[in-house]
Amino acid sequence: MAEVPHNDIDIDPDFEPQKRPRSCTWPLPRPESNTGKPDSNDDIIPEDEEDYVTAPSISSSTPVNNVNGGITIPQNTNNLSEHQTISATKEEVLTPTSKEETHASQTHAFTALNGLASQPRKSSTRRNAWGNYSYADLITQAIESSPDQRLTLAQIYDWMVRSVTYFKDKGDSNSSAGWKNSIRHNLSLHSRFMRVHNEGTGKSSWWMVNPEVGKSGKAPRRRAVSMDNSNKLIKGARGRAAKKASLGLQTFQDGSSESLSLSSSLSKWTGSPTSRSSDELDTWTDFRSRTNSNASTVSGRLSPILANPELDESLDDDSIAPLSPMLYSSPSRLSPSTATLGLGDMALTMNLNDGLPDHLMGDFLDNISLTASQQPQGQEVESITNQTGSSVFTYTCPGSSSSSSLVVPSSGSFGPPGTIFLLSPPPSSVASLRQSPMQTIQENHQASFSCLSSRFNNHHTLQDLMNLETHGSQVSDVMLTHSDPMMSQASTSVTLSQNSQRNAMLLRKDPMSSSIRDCAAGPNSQTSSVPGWWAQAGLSTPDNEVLCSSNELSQQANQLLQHLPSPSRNSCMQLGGSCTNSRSGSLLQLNAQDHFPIPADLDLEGFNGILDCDIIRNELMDADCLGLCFDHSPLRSDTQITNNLSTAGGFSSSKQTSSSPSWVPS
DNA sequence: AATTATAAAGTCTGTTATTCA
DNA sequence: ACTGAATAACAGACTTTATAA
Repeated sequence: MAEVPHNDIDIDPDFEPQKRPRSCTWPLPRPESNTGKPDSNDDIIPEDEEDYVTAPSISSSTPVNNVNGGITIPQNTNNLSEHQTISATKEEVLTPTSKEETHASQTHAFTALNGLASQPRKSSTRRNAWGNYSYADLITQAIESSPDQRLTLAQIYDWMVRSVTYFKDKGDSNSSAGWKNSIRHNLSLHSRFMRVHNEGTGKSSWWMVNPEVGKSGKAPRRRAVSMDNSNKLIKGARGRAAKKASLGLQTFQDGSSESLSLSSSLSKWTGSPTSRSSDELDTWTDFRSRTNSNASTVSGRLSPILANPELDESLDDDSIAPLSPMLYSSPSRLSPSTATLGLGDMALTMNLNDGLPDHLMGDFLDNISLTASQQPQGQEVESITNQTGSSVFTYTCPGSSSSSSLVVPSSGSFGPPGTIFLLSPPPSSVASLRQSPMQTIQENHQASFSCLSSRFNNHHTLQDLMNLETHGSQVSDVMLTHSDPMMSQASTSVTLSQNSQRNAMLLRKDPMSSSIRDCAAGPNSQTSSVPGWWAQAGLSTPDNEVLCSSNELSQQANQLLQHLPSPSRNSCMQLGGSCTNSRSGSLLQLNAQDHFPIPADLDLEGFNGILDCDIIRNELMDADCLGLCFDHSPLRSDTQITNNLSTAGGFSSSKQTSSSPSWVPS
């Protein structure tokens, strides 16, 4: 994320105080300070109360983000609109009209907006050089204004520079060191912020706002929190030396107990993090592992969207600045525009990621019409909307009577913003298109391949299956899900554990058809006595490689579907939607048990059992699509899966160092 | 001259501690 | 006592650059 070039001394035209007036709470700069912090001049409160947070990406001059494909992003579909249901004063925050008004509205809006634990700003004067926000507040706002409720450190920097007037001219390296340091410091210090491991190569972690911490009061500082519970072990060992001394212990924990604790803890996290107790949160946030730090990391998660280098580059690209409103907007709020944004984000993401063929996404978007901006919660997604109040949209495919619903969950309720569920499939179609921006690659593979491998014991290789592809009109549904960034692993393991079934995953889109098709099918061969099929499709990967494999697997599954007798196929098209009952479990499942009576004439032998993992592995490798490590055991216990997720991963990235996959591609 | 591998330097990121208001 | 800003020190991860083979 490139910083805004700065060609001048870090002089804030608005504010160059020397000493903090009695009524002013912004800190005095240290005498030796030359890092862009408020410079000393005099004790004058700035007369010019230019808005502190200007959020250029939010300004009315923001271009319309007509992403494409007939999806018109309403102007100012951004932070303004996304928060409008919460507080109209958000706008006031952005465009204060007076000092008093500004501070009042700022305080109110921001507190209301983010549920900040910050105490109301009672002073009418600036608390800091940039306004009444603390660093933590600004960070929170930055994060919450992002579509996915997460930002990298660099993006937070960028947001500061772009959105906070005070920092506008302090983006250069000379003047930014100080406040950037403070940003980092605040991120680390406050338990409000969670660091989510970004497995993108060379990418820094995502920073998210812990929805729970500080919700009902002042957000505790991390240190205070870390002093109890499990961190007692290092309580008395502060400082560098102590830190080093604890390395051994930490290493041990990382290598063993953490996996176990993750496993056990994940089992506790079948629900939304927002519903967790503080103890659980502590437990959860104890899965931290950046360079011996255990302060804030929720490791093992990846956001495929922004972790994608191409997208990151695009984000860094100034030329794409007009898109910033979208990039920083939050579709989490329940507004039509945000839903549209979410879709747009998805489209953008997918396009940028090449995660979805252009024609596919184009068709998809071209054929989407939001016929209901915010319907009552749809029946088909009752399990979701009952808990989340998600927005439901309907999309219709021209030339087809079919329609599906887009479900845009609200933030913090069911999946992070950007989550879109496409449900209510037409009778003749079912599928899922899964967007899980925060799911790790290995998670995807874990969830997909292991499941797939356990589903099918057909004796076809992938190539065989692909060769069987037919070109007739196909129908598929797309389910857009979005795994909780925090809980993608959890959701995976939980899903697996809670449904001792195995998933079939597939994804397919017939380029010749505007409809999306796919249906994954597989016998419920494990435990359920009720014959059932359920499909879980994935389109969530940021990597071409992964998508490649996903497509192949999709095709494979699609071909498997073709093997079904027509009645079965049709039944398969009538999957009912169900969903794991939590934000964390945002991995949506289409459980078709009740809808898929397996016909007696269906020969399950070809599918019953386990698809030799070697087949998939070999085929995938032959396709040169993946750079993965495969766990050798196609079927693992949930504990194993969890452990693998937390350590080596059944399909771990090449970067994984722990554990020892039995097979690693050269 | 081009390629590759390696090391060093620099940068970024993240944590912790301290001081001050 | 607590919060928050400011600052520094430190360390790991990563990137860039220089050098050698």
